[in-house]
Amino acid sequence: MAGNISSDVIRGYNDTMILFLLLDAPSYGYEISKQIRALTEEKYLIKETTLYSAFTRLEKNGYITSFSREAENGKKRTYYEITQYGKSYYREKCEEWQLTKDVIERFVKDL
Amino acid sequence: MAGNISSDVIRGYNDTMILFLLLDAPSYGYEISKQIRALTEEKYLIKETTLYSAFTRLEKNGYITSFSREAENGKKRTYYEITQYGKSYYREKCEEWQLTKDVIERFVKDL
DNA sequence: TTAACGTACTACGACAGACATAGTACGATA
DNA sequence: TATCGTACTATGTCTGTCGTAGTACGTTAA
Repeated sequence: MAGNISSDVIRGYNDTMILFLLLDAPSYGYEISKQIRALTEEKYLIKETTLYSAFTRLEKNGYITSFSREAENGKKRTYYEITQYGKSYYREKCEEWQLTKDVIERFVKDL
Repeated sequence: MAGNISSDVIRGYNDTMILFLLLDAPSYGYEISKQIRALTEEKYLIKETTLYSAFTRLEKNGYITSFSREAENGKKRTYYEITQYGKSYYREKCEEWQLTKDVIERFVKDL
Protein backbone atom coordinates (compact mmCIF):
# COMPACT_ATOMS: atom_id res chain seq x y z
CA MET A 1 0.00 0.00 0.00
CA ALA A 2 2.17 2.85 1.27
CA GLY A 3 -0.01 5.76 0.27
CA ASN A 4 -1.41 4.13 -2.81
CA ILE A 5 -4.91 4.62 -4.02
CA SER A 6 -7.12 1.75 -4.97
CA SER A 7 -8.40 2.02 -8.48
CA ASP A 8 -12.00 1.47 -7.47
CA VAL A 9 -11.92 4.87 -5.93
CA ILE A 10 -10.40 6.70 -8.85
CA ARG A 11 -12.60 4.80 -11.26
CA GLY A 12 -14.73 7.30 -13.05
CA TYR A 13 -12.00 9.94 -12.93
CA ASN A 14 -9.38 8.39 -15.15
CA ASP A 15 -11.09 9.88 -18.17
CA THR A 16 -11.21 13.28 -16.52
CA MET A 17 -7.52 13.14 -15.64
CA ILE A 18 -6.58 12.27 -19.20
CA LEU A 19 -8.72 15.06 -20.63
CA PHE A 20 -7.17 17.52 -18.22
CA LEU A 21 -3.71 16.61 -19.47
CA LEU A 22 -4.83 17.13 -23.05
CA LEU A 23 -6.34 20.56 -22.47
CA ASP A 24 -3.24 22.51 -23.47
CA ALA A 25 -1.68 20.29 -26.11
CA PRO A 26 -1.99 16.89 -27.77
CA SER A 27 -0.09 14.09 -26.10
CA TYR A 28 0.38 10.33 -26.22
CA GLY A 29 0.09 7.36 -23.91
CA TYR A 30 3.50 7.08 -22.43
CA GLU A 31 3.76 10.77 -21.70
CA ILE A 32 0.30 10.97 -20.14
CA SER A 33 1.17 8.14 -17.82
CA LYS A 34 4.38 9.85 -16.77
CA GLN A 35 2.52 13.10 -16.19
CA ILE A 36 -0.04 11.40 -13.99
CA ARG A 37 2.73 9.81 -12.00
CA ALA A 38 4.52 13.13 -11.60
CA LEU A 39 1.47 15.25 -10.84
CA THR A 40 0.31 12.84 -8.16
CA GLU A 41 3.81 12.41 -6.77
CA GLU A 42 3.69 8.66 -7.41
CA LYS A 43 0.48 8.36 -5.43
CA TYR A 44 -1.38 7.14 -8.45
CA LEU A 45 0.06 5.09 -11.25
CA ILE A 46 -2.34 4.39 -14.08
CA LYS A 47 -2.02 0.95 -15.61
CA GLU A 48 -1.10 0.80 -19.28
CA THR A 49 -4.12 -1.23 -20.25
CA THR A 50 -6.40 1.09 -18.34
CA LEU A 51 -4.91 4.09 -20.08
CA TYR A 52 -5.10 2.74 -23.62
CA SER A 53 -8.60 1.44 -23.18
CA ALA A 54 -9.56 4.88 -21.89
CA PHE A 55 -8.15 6.42 -25.09
CA THR A 56 -10.27 4.08 -27.18
CA ARG A 57 -13.38 4.86 -25.18
CA LEU A 58 -12.77 8.63 -25.21
CA GLU A 59 -12.25 8.60 -28.95
CA LYS A 60 -15.33 6.48 -29.55
CA ASN A 61 -17.34 9.02 -27.54
CA GLY A 62 -15.94 11.91 -29.53
CA TYR A 63 -14.05 13.51 -26.65
CA ILE A 64 -10.68 13.12 -28.32
CA THR A 65 -9.26 12.51 -31.79
CA SER A 66 -6.06 10.72 -32.70
CA PHE A 67 -3.33 11.12 -35.28
CA SER A 68 0.04 9.53 -35.94
CA ARG A 69 3.28 11.45 -35.99
CA GLU A 70 6.92 10.53 -36.19
CA ALA A 71 8.79 11.21 -32.98
CA GLU A 72 12.32 12.71 -32.89
CA ASN A 73 13.82 9.24 -33.05
CA GLY A 74 11.85 8.34 -36.15
CA LYS A 75 9.45 6.07 -34.31
CA LYS A 76 5.75 6.44 -34.78
CA ARG A 77 3.50 7.61 -32.00
CA THR A 78 -0.24 7.99 -31.67
CA TYR A 79 -1.14 11.42 -30.40
CA TYR A 80 -4.48 12.35 -28.93
CA GLU A 81 -6.12 15.73 -29.05
CA ILE A 82 -9.12 16.93 -27.07
CA THR A 83 -12.18 18.07 -29.02
CA GLN A 84 -14.61 20.86 -28.17
CA TYR A 85 -17.04 18.22 -27.10
CA GLY A 86 -14.34 16.73 -24.89
CA LYS A 87 -13.71 20.09 -23.30
CA SER A 88 -17.33 20.55 -22.40
CA TYR A 89 -17.48 17.01 -21.08
CA TYR A 90 -14.44 17.82 -18.96
CA ARG A 91 -16.18 20.87 -17.54
CA GLU A 92 -19.23 18.78 -16.71
CA LYS A 93 -17.11 16.28 -14.88
CA CYS A 94 -15.50 19.09 -12.89
CA GLU A 95 -18.89 20.33 -11.78
CA GLU A 96 -19.95 16.81 -10.96
CA TRP A 97 -16.85 16.45 -8.88
CA GLN A 98 -17.82 19.35 -6.62
CA LEU A 99 -21.15 17.66 -6.02
CA THR A 100 -19.65 14.24 -5.48
CA LYS A 101 -17.05 15.56 -3.10
CA ASP A 102 -19.72 17.32 -1.10
CA VAL A 103 -21.83 14.18 -0.92
CA ILE A 104 -19.03 11.82 0.09
CA GLU A 105 -17.77 14.18 2.76
CA ARG A 106 -21.04 13.81 4.59
CA PHE A 107 -20.13 10.19 5.18
CA VAL A 108 -16.48 10.62 6.00
CA LYS A 109 -15.21 11.62 9.40
CA ASP A 110 -11.89 13.37 9.43
CA LEU A 111 -9.92 12.17 12.41
CA MET B 1 -28.79 15.16 -15.04
CA ALA B 2 -30.18 17.90 -12.81
CA GLY B 3 -27.66 17.58 -10.04
CA ASN B 4 -27.39 13.84 -10.21
CA ILE B 5 -24.24 11.93 -9.56
CA SER B 6 -23.08 9.18 -11.83
CA SER B 7 -22.58 5.94 -9.98
CA ASP B 8 -19.13 5.33 -11.40
CA VAL B 9 -17.90 8.15 -9.29
CA ILE B 10 -19.49 7.03 -6.08
CA ARG B 11 -18.45 3.45 -6.79
CA GLY B 12 -15.97 2.52 -4.18
CA TYR B 13 -17.71 4.68 -1.61
CA ASN B 14 -21.04 2.93 -1.31
CA ASP B 15 -19.53 0.57 1.23
CA THR B 16 -18.10 3.45 3.20
CA MET B 17 -21.44 5.26 3.28
CA ILE B 18 -23.21 2.18 4.55
CA LEU B 19 -20.61 1.59 7.24
CA PHE B 20 -20.89 5.21 8.32
CA LEU B 21 -24.62 4.82 8.82
CA LEU B 22 -24.05 1.71 10.92
CA LEU B 23 -21.49 3.29 13.22
CA ASP B 24 -23.96 4.30 15.91
CA ALA B 25 -26.56 1.55 15.72
CA PRO B 26 -27.60 -1.47 13.69
CA SER B 27 -29.94 -0.78 10.81
CA TYR B 28 -31.54 -2.42 7.81
CA GLY B 29 -31.79 -1.93 4.07
CA TYR B 30 -34.79 0.21 3.66
CA GLU B 31 -33.79 2.57 6.44
CA ILE B 32 -30.23 2.92 5.17
CA SER B 33 -31.48 3.84 1.74
CA LYS B 34 -33.79 6.48 3.21
CA GLN B 35 -30.95 7.88 5.30
CA ILE B 36 -28.69 8.16 2.28
CA ARG B 37 -31.42 9.96 0.42
CA ALA B 38 -32.00 12.33 3.31
CA LEU B 39 -28.35 12.99 4.13
CA THR B 40 -27.53 13.79 0.54
CA GLU B 41 -30.70 15.83 0.10
CA GLU B 42 -31.83 13.56 -2.75
CA LYS B 43 -28.57 14.10 -4.58
CA TYR B 44 -27.74 10.44 -4.37
CA LEU B 45 -30.23 7.60 -4.39
CA ILE B 46 -28.69 4.19 -3.93
CA LYS B 47 -30.29 1.45 -5.98
CA GLU B 48 -31.85 -1.40 -4.05
CA THR B 49 -29.80 -4.08 -5.76
CA THR B 50 -26.63 -2.11 -5.21
CA LEU B 51 -27.43 -1.76 -1.53
CA TYR B 52 -28.28 -5.37 -0.86
CA SER B 53 -25.34 -6.69 -2.81
CA ALA B 54 -23.16 -4.35 -0.76
CA PHE B 55 -24.57 -5.89 2.43
CA THR B 56 -23.67 -9.35 1.19
CA ARG B 57 -20.17 -8.27 0.27
CA LEU B 58 -19.59 -6.42 3.53
CA GLU B 59 -20.74 -9.38 5.55
CA LYS B 60 -18.61 -11.78 3.54
CA ASN B 61 -15.61 -9.57 4.27
CA GLY B 62 -16.38 -9.50 7.98
CA TYR B 63 -17.17 -5.79 8.14
CA ILE B 64 -20.73 -6.31 9.28
CA THR B 65 -22.84 -9.07 10.82
CA SER B 66 -26.54 -9.68 10.35
CA PHE B 67 -29.43 -10.81 12.51
CA SER B 68 -33.17 -11.06 12.11
CA ARG B 69 -35.61 -9.25 14.31
CA GLU B 70 -39.35 -8.73 14.30
CA ALA B 71 -40.29 -5.16 13.55
CA GLU B 72 -43.11 -3.35 15.42
CA ASN B 73 -45.61 -4.58 12.87
CA GLY B 74 -44.57 -8.20 13.38
CA LYS B 75 -42.74 -8.40 10.09
CA LYS B 76 -39.25 -9.77 9.95
CA ARG B 77 -36.31 -7.58 9.09
CA THR B 78 -32.64 -8.27 8.55
CA TYR B 79 -30.53 -5.91 10.61
CA TYR B 80 -26.86 -5.28 10.04
CA GLU B 81 -24.30 -4.35 12.64
CA ILE B 82 -20.80 -3.06 12.09
CA THR B 83 -17.92 -5.11 13.53
CA GLN B 84 -14.66 -3.87 15.02
CA TYR B 85 -13.01 -4.92 11.82
CA GLY B 86 -15.59 -2.94 9.90
CA LYS B 87 -14.87 0.13 11.99
CA SER B 88 -11.18 -0.01 11.28
CA TYR B 89 -11.90 -0.57 7.60
CA TYR B 90 -14.12 2.49 7.69
CA ARG B 91 -11.31 4.55 9.22
CA GLU B 92 -8.94 3.34 6.51
CA LYS B 93 -11.37 4.40 3.83
CA CYS B 94 -11.67 7.81 5.43
CA GLU B 95 -7.92 8.26 5.28
CA GLU B 96 -7.85 7.02 1.72
CA TRP B 97 -10.52 9.54 0.87
CA GLN B 98 -8.32 12.45 1.94
CA LEU B 99 -5.61 11.15 -0.37
CA THR B 100 -7.98 10.49 -3.26
CA LYS B 101 -9.58 13.90 -2.94
CA ASP B 102 -6.17 15.53 -2.98
CA VAL B 103 -5.16 13.58 -6.08
CA ILE B 104 -8.32 14.22 -8.09
CA GLU B 105 -8.31 17.92 -7.28
CA ARG B 106 -5.03 18.26 -9.13
CA PHE B 107 -6.91 17.37 -12.30
CA VAL B 108 -10.04 19.38 -11.71
CA LYS B 109 -10.33 23.06 -12.42
CA ASP B 110 -12.88 24.94 -10.41
CA LEU B 111 -14.49 27.49 -12.60
C1' DT C 1 28.39 -8.94 -27.88
C1' DT C 2 24.59 -9.60 -25.57
C1' DA C 3 21.33 -8.68 -22.28
C1' DA C 4 18.60 -5.57 -19.94
C1' DC C 5 16.01 -1.43 -19.87
C1' DG C 6 13.05 2.23 -21.61
C1' DT C 7 9.74 3.53 -24.97
C1' DA C 8 5.23 2.70 -27.19
C1' DC C 9 2.03 0.23 -27.78
C1' DT C 10 -1.91 -4.18 -28.95
C1' DA C 11 -4.64 -8.38 -27.78
C1' DC C 12 -7.23 -11.24 -24.83
C1' DG C 13 -9.56 -12.73 -21.13
C1' DA C 14 -11.15 -12.41 -16.23
C1' DC C 15 -13.38 -10.11 -12.54
C1' DA C 16 -16.05 -7.06 -9.57
C1' DG C 17 -19.50 -3.65 -8.73
C1' DA C 18 -23.57 -1.40 -10.36
C1' DC C 19 -27.84 -1.96 -12.30
C1' DA C 20 -32.11 -3.39 -15.04
C1' DT C 21 -35.76 -6.27 -14.56
C1' DA C 22 -38.72 -9.13 -12.24
C1' DG C 23 -40.86 -11.36 -8.62
C1' DT C 24 -42.48 -12.30 -3.63
C1' DA C 25 -44.95 -11.02 0.45
C1' DC C 26 -47.75 -8.44 3.49
C1' DG C 27 -50.04 -4.48 5.88
C1' DA C 28 -52.23 -0.02 5.41
C1' DT C 29 -54.70 3.20 2.85
C1' DA C 30 -57.96 4.92 -0.90
C1' DT D 1 -60.43 -4.01 -4.68
C1' DA D 2 -56.46 -2.00 -5.99
C1' DT D 3 -52.63 0.66 -5.10
C1' DC D 4 -48.83 2.11 -2.24
C1' DG D 5 -45.17 1.50 0.97
C1' DT D 6 -42.20 -1.69 3.17
C1' DA D 7 -38.60 -5.25 2.79
C1' DC D 8 -36.46 -7.84 0.46
C1' DT D 9 -34.32 -12.07 -3.28
C1' DA D 10 -32.89 -13.82 -7.86
C1' DT D 11 -30.79 -13.52 -12.26
C1' DG D 12 -28.35 -11.81 -15.81
C1' DT D 13 -25.96 -7.89 -18.30
C1' DC D 14 -22.65 -4.23 -18.85
C1' DT D 15 -18.61 -1.43 -18.07
C1' DG D 16 -14.14 -0.25 -16.47
C1' DT D 17 -10.06 -2.07 -14.59
C1' DC D 18 -6.41 -5.11 -14.69
C1' DG D 19 -3.44 -9.43 -15.15
C1' DT D 20 -0.80 -11.50 -18.50
C1' DA D 21 1.49 -11.68 -22.60
C1' DG D 22 3.50 -10.33 -26.74
C1' DT D 23 5.65 -7.08 -30.35
C1' DA D 24 9.14 -3.86 -31.80
C1' DC D 25 13.06 -0.98 -31.70
C1' DG D 26 16.78 2.05 -29.78
C1' DT D 27 20.06 2.96 -26.00
C1' DT D 28 22.85 1.69 -22.21
C1' DA D 29 25.60 -1.45 -19.25
C1' DA D 30 28.43 -5.70 -18.32
